[in-house]
Amino acid sequence: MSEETTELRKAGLKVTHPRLQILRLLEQTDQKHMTADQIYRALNDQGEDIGLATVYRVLSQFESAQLVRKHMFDDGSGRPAQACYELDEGEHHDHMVCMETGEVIEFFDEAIERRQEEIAHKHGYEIVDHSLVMYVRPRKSNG
Amino acid sequence: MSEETTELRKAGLKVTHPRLQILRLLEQTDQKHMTADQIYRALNDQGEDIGLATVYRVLSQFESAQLVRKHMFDDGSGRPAQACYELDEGEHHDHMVCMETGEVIEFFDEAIERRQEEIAHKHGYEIVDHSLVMYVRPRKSNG
DNA sequence: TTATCTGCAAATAATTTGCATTACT
DNA sequence: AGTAATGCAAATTATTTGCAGATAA
Repeated sequence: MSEETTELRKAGLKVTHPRLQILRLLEQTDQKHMTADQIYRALNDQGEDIGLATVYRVLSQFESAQLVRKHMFDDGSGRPAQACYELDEGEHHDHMVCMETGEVIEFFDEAIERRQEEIAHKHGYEIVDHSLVMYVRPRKSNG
Repeated sequence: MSEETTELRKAGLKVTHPRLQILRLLEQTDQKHMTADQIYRALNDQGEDIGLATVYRVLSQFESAQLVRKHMFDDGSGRPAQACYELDEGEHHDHMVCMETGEVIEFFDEAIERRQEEIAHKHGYEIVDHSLVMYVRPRKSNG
């Protein structure tokens, strides 16, 4: 029995073919962040016959089960916003999106995290979740 | 000639009734952040006959003209994401969204801003734009 | 005047849902 | 076997667009 099978069981999800394929794809792809449509195409390209609706349904179940994390990168460039998904590996991190290549870089900064807590606290709140996205471009070597 | 008229002229936009109304509403409302639909309703409720398509068109022109800023608060609660708009007063700030009341609190933190620059720099990038949203809930007094 | 703007209705795009069928356990 | 999951197509939602008529400069 595969490792993914166990993961699905632990999440309380019945082990079906589409769920296994989607989970495996997300684990194996070099592109950590994928949209529902990219996942749909990737699977169909490798011969799987899985519907787009199923991809959306499974991703949202995975999200509830904390197997996956959903992001809305609004690249500011006016394009229609599309959700993208990545495996939830437990440790939180923030994102940098390169506006030229579309590349997504992950980072984590203790100082920023702590500061956020302090700010929420000061205003009488506690943080439930947060999202920090920096839209960046490669830096000119001379500058 | 009203102040808003001047603002529109400066932005290179023809001064039309819908544009004036939308700009004034955003300046006068106590609710700094409004969705296109909220703006549409608010104006129609006060007797203006302005189409929703026009509201969208004007908002996107305002955004290009830097009169307005657009946000996608994905409150994590699974509701469909809707853009919301606020007047662009020049100085940048980040947001806290209360998950219980929907209230939007603005804040600015020099330390976080600086840290972001450093991180982007360290990775070989420069920041074009960024978005930090904290989803929060009122803090229990005892805790 | 005359190009630009507006309102309406129809078009898109991303995502969701209804339902008959299929697949886990 | 029996319930839950899937695929397809139709429905929704937010937003955009085409076009004929209205309007600002």
